[in-house]
Amino acid sequence: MEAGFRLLSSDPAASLSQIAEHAGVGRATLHRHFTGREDLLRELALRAYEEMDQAAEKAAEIATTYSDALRLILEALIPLGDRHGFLAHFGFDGDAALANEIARQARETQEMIDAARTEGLFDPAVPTRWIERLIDAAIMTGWDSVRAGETTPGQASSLAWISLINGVGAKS
Amino acid sequence: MEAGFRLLSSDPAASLSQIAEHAGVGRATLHRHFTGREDLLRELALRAYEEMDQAAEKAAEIATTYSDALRLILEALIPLGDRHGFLAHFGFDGDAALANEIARQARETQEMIDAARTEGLFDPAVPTRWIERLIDAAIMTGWDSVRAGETTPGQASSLAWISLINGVGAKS
DNA sequence: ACCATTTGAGACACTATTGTCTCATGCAGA
DNA sequence: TCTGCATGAGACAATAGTGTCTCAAATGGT
Repeated sequence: MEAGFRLLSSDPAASLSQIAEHAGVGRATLHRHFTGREDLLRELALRAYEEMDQAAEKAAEIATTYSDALRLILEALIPLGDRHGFLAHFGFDGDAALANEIARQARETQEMIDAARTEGLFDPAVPTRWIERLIDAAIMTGWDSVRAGETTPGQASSLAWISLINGVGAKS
Repeated sequence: MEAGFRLLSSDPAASLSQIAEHAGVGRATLHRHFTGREDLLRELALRAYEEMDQAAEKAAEIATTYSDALRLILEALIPLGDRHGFLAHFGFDGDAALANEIARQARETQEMIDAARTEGLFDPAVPTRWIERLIDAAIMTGWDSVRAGETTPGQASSLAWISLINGVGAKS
């Protein structure tokens, strides 16, 4: 039922009626499960972050190094764009549990980056926070590229990782 | 008056009342200058793109190479984030003139990228469209970073350019 | 000082969305 | 079959945003 992820990802201004219709249920039923629009958004975001967390964890399992884990996580998250794209269009600042989850994942990402740093993956001169932002940007760029039909998820993952680590400059 | 750029950049859902108040004019006056909300958004977007175009053109004037021009343009656009950030939150698909302007600038960017390519700036294996997306992503990442107070516009520009060309990987 | 134009403020109707409620229908298990 | 429960459909009121209008005040030029 929460596959109404996709509607909000393609049209962030979709009304509850549209969401209900798209989900194949009555609008009243939506209100039976969620207090209101805000609650629905919060719940969807929470589930999206859980899914991302699980996908990341699963991807990291088969990694041999932290650097490899980061690459695999990037690869795992890019295919989720058509379902999680709506996260980019809303500000979820009201909820504590959600803010908590976001902060937790940000912390995990930071730790992963710092761990990969000890493996010599990153330029020591670049701040961790900037790398974190770049990873997010790389994921969203991959999402957009795939959604626009310019690349397959596999191509986008590859381009995103190479761009992140080596940049798009010519090899010296 | 159109300095209400900033309100929509910080709160994309701002109502016309809020915009009018923030601009120090009455709501009725807003309707005297713009047919409606849609018209206002379109006009603001058009002006924003014009400003970006002018800033880019001015930056390119003092460049000696196309590669240098790209770097200077990136540097010139990042400080505009607090005024043009709203562009990321709306879909301007209804208007022909605006779509035209956007397409024109995209074409200019592509030509600039291809020109810089002949100077050996970019890895030939990376598609121009991907580079274009990365530049946009770099600008927005810079915007966010500056807005969050993590970097100055100058630092963000520098980080964005280095990340774009060389990536954030350790120098071999 | 006079006039024309623009403005701010408020009233008003209209719309879309939301949230609540009721009721008949359908389905699953006893 | 009978019962309990969730659902779909629709009615309803409340709200927020929007677009239009009017009128008094102010501004600027003559």
